[in-house]
Amino acid sequence: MTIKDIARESGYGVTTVSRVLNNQPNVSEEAKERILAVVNRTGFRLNSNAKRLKQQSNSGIAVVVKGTKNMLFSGIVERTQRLLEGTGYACLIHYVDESANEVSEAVRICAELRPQGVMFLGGDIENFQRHFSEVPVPGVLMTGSAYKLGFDTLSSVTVDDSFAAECAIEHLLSLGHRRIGILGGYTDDKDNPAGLRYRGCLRAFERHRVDFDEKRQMVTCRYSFADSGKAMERLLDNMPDVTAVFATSDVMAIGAIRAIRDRGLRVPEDVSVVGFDGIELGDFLTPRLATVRQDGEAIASRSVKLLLDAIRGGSSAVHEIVPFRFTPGESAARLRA
Amino acid sequence: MTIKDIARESGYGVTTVSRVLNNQPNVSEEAKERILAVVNRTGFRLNSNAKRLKQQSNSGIAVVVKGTKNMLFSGIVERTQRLLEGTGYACLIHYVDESANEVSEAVRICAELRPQGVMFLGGDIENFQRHFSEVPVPGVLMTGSAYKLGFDTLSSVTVDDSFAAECAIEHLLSLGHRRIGILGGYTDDKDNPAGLRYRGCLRAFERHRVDFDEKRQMVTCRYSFADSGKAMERLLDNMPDVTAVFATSDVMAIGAIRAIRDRGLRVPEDVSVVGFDGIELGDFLTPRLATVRQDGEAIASRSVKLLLDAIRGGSSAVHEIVPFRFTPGESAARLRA
DNA sequence: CACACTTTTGAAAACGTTTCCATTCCCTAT
DNA sequence: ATAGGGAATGGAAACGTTTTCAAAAGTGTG
Repeated sequence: MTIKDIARESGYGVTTVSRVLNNQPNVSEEAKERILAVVNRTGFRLNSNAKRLKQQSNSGIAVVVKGTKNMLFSGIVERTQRLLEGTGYACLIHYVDESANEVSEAVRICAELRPQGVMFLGGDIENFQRHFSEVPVPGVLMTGSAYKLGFDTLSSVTVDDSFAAECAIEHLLSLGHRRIGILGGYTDDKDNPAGLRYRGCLRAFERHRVDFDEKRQMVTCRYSFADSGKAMERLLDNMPDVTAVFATSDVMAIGAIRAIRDRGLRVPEDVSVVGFDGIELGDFLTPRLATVRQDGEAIASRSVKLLLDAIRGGSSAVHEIVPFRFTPGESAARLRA
Repeated sequence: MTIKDIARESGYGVTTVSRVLNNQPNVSEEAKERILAVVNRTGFRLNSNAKRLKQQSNSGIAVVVKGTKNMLFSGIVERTQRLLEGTGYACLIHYVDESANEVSEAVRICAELRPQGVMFLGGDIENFQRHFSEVPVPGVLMTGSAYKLGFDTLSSVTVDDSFAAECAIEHLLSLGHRRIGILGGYTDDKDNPAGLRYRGCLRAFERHRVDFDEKRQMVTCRYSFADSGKAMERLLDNMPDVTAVFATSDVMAIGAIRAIRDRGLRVPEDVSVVGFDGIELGDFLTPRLATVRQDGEAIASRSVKLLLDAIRGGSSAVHEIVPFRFTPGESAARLRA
């Protein structure tokens, strides 16, 4: 069942059928009607491979996601997919390993699928530095700034990670905490969210003239319950007098709370915990998680908008900051004398 | 940059180049070497659209997932993707709305993408009954049994939902609970996991001659923290003397625990809670969640195996049961006098 | 050296679209 | 009446592969 069959059945030529099926102008009402009748009757659908071959592109947008377990990301992926549904672009989701180089993967995906654009969820600035120039289509980095990279086809949408982290620390300081531990991502590259958040923390400490010993008070870990639990144990070993912890993601915060309790300490009575991300789950935990809420919906919708603009208009890269909101929660309480 | 360019550059014909690129026999070592040299130098990749057009198929497997927030599913999706990586089949992930008809979606996807097979995650038996005959390729239903449907191209892999639920209830009964509430999915179709689990519960009650009033003790809800919280509130209204709750998924259990605590009750001292699924998160909560642990990894690997067998061998449908393991946890405790 | 057989090779025909271009038709303004 | 112009239509050439088929080049064997 091909377009030729439809042409024959309807008494028109393939060109006209193609036009009808693609909503192109210069087709009479009658032709449209008769052709659509046949199409509906037979349930015919264009062969997308032939279509793409001819059009030299997969009219889709690749979404490269680092890790499947990130609950903030699941929401963003879902929202992105929903937003793309109306546009005629297909949403091609690719999960890559957390340790993988997502940009190289994107290069591979582009070579294979020829999407119109690429969205990155959870990217590492350094990988972009090295490989993004090989990505032949516009891209958007979500939850991370590509401002300093200066590629004119790579936009980005993110919260102000540094300031958001600063607010989280400010909150703990305002509650009287002075011995604060940090559970963070790898900060080798200072312009990654992890690095930015860490710098925000340092700024808050400096402003309030609170001593902070990186070696003792900062532990890095991966984005996982188990790994952050282990990291928290190290942190407790390093500073047994810790009274508050800032975990740079909610998932880490949850792992940390588990580890704190396994030491026989209470949250928040003995140790306060603040997370980052604002996943829905946080409000269902006991204690409810104090966290920095990112608006995943806004991140998704702005990113999609930026990418579509870039695809259609060929406009240059835009770097957007979306608002965050610090949400106090039961997990962070005033320091007790 | 096409295969013709490679042919010209290497001094061979397109046929030979095609053979080399597809690892086909009857190519001299020299040809292979010289052609690969050019390919590597230029970074050439076959145009997959042309390839698929010619081969009349997208050598990929569509994975249709109901809902993005299901943490058990995320693990299965990840595992499935990983397993597919080695096989040469692409993993085409499609999230559909929880209220959508996933089988109709699959029909649409097949028409458009022509995958070699379809995997369903979180399917509804009734949807299959009505539309699966239109799916032109083999399928596997994951976490649900298609045994009774009798399609010979639809396999399935699942735990024994009914028995697993029975075990969960048995556990609560053995702890002395008699006034047990159930938080479940919609059970209109009795052969869906939700229905099967419910029937398992009823069997346990009957065996132990424990009264059970469906109207009062059973509340249905969607797979979400918030909705299950609301459902739990209704359940508490219906039976203020409830001492234990079986939530037919961990996510529901988490929502339920929140609602119970918001009433000023404690878990497990006042109300015990048992979940279902065994998501990693459960062990990081306080109290640790008692749950029925499904082996997502096994479900993924068996499903992939079955589907690939069906694609390659054209073998008939297989319905597999994978083991589950009831995991006692702090959230379910002995009834206190 | 001729013969059959196997391996290696390439020309050309698909695959199902889109799109360029040419054609036909009908209307309007001269 | 006739030229000019727009709208509707279709023929045929792409798009970049795979695959069929036939030919050429080796490789033993009698």
